[in-house]
Amino acid sequence: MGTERKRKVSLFDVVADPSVSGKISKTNGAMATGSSNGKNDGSSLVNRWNGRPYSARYYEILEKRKSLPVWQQKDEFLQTLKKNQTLILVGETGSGKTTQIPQFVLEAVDMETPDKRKKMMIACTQPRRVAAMSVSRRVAEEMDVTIGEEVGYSIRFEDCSSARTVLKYLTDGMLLREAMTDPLLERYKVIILDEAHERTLATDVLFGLLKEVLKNRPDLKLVVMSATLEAEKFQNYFYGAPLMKVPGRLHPVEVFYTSEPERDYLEAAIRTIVQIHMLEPPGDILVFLTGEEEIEDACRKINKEIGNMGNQVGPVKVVPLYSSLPPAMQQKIFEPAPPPSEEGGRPGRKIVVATNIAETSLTIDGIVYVIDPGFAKQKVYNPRVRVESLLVSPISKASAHQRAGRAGRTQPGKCFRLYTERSFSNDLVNQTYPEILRSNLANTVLTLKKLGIDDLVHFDFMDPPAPETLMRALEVLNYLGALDDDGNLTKMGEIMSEFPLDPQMSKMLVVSPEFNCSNEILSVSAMLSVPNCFVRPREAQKAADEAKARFGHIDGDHLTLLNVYHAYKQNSEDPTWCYENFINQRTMKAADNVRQQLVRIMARYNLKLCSTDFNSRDYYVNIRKALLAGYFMQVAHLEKTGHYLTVKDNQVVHLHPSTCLDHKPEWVIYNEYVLTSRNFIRTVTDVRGEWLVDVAPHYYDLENFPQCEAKRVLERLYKKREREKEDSKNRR
DNA sequence: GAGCACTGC
Repeated sequence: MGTERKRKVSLFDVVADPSVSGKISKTNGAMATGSSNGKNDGSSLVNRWNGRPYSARYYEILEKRKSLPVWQQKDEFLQTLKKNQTLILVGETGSGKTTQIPQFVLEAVDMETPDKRKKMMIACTQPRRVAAMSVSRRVAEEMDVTIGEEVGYSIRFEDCSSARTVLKYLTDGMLLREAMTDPLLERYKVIILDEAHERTLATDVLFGLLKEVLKNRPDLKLVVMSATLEAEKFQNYFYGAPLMKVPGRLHPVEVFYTSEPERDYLEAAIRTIVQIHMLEPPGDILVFLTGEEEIEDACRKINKEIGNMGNQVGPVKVVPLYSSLPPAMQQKIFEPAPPPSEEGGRPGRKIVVATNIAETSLTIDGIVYVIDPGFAKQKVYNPRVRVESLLVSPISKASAHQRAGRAGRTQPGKCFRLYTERSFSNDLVNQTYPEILRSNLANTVLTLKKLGIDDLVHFDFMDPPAPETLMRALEVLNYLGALDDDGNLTKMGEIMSEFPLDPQMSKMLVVSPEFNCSNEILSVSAMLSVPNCFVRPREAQKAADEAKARFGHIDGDHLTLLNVYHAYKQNSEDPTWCYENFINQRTMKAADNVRQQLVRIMARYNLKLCSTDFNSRDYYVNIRKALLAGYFMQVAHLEKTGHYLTVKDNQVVHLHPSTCLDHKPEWVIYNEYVLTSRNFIRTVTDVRGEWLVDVAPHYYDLENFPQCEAKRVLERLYKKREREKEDSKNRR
């Protein structure tokens, strides 16, 4: 029996709630009158941002704000900021740093800049769009101003800010985009990088970039905000910048480990759920698993097991949670636990079975028990074969800590780790490897080049990527013509960097007018940029497969996606049509959105929008050639043995079972390489060998080609080409 | 004959 074997070991580090709030209310009283900033704390009746009198709600919220832990250190923070260019602030969940610190900064900047004509904006970055949006809304409310006016946000597809905006929340990726046109970020006086511990690719690039910018702009200030782990690392990186710690506000969480390793974490998780449900007091359960299929499977098993127990236990509501779930289904996590099945019966319980999405992106109040098997799907990159793939791997200590914290948001909780304490300390790494060390950097390198960073080897990364990864990225960009042989950005590279896409796709778009099919390539690119549009419900798999087959194009999956997009538009984007054809309408809307953005970028660079006549034999041929113009490095050749080998890398790959191809073409281009039960290539289209040597002769240069079957075929193709040239010469 | 961890431009 699991729980009996589990051993209680330690208390989660917590701040006892009552003592903190007690201290805070006292300090605040003194601050409001005693501090030099006191007059800004609400004693004035007029809102200086819009000249209107404060609403009653403003004062109401102000009282609550003042009880947040950060308010206790407001003066300390402002003084440290005044004396330093860079400041690190660490604070756990519940400290109020994300909403309050930017307001403190704004107040300080406003006082130091009496000349109101001078622009002084503050940026606060977030790794996720929803956070940027919801936090800015909250702060606008706290400041008693209209969202989009003095306080705004900026995310892809939506800029909710104006000329009046002084405080802007934006995604880290968005700030990076802004830097491409405004390299010194001159519109900002203070930049706050929030959730820096998450180490997203964009945040890591911003780190290095801002370090440079700060040298050139002594008037600019930087605040790095992070959860506690690794704070010293940040401090060292930013030349020993002062570090401030703010307590969080979480209830204590008791952590339990198993006494022996678990062989099957899914089985162990279900066993633990059943035990909690039988033995523990009321409170909802959150279980972390790795993916959609596993979660759906687990939900069925949990319902079955608990169903079998009949009336001896209370009713349960089992709720799956993962990102591809429609928003309406995701909302179910906020529904209350079911009532007892009969009056006076045992209380009900909600059981949320979630991916990592519940670790950072979504918080569910009312969770008292967390079950952590210790695994997550994580991206890994192998530069040798240029393959990014998802692997189920052990989480980090920081992740385990974050997961446990999910149990203590509303009351004291318990976290059951389905691994041993020894395994926790010996096997788990402290911190998840930053994304920059796990990614293909072709796009990042292109961005850095556009930002004017020429010497990548000496660029000050907090964690420098492997030289091989950088070399690979440079090589790819050189083949695409984005960088010249000296590594300098070309005109082509400059245009490519404007597209929010991978370099291969950008290249394909930029040259698509030359193949007279930019309209179609835009549609294909949009479809490739969104999640899979085909819906395949468990109860209607056959019907869904038949529906998909109706969109199938004999030459491959890229053209099938084009068929879907055209059919969607021809049917006026009708939701019923989508439903009947097993097409995800949300995905199609997203694709349309992406397409519009891409069209705007094409227009900005005078790239012609054009199509080959649909009745022409060349309609699809031109599209396939254009695909090749971007993806010539992702080609596989069918060997005599009957399996595919990727060109140059010579990896054995298989057509993904989802392909619409009913035959095996000699040459195929693929969009993605997925590593699961086998090496698959997914989204595959038939291309002709002759096109390879026409479209990408520099890559299919035989001088620089490993000995293989594909090379011998190419040799014959080159010879054939030469003979044809001779013949036509002789005829003339 | 398999499957989209999670973000972001």
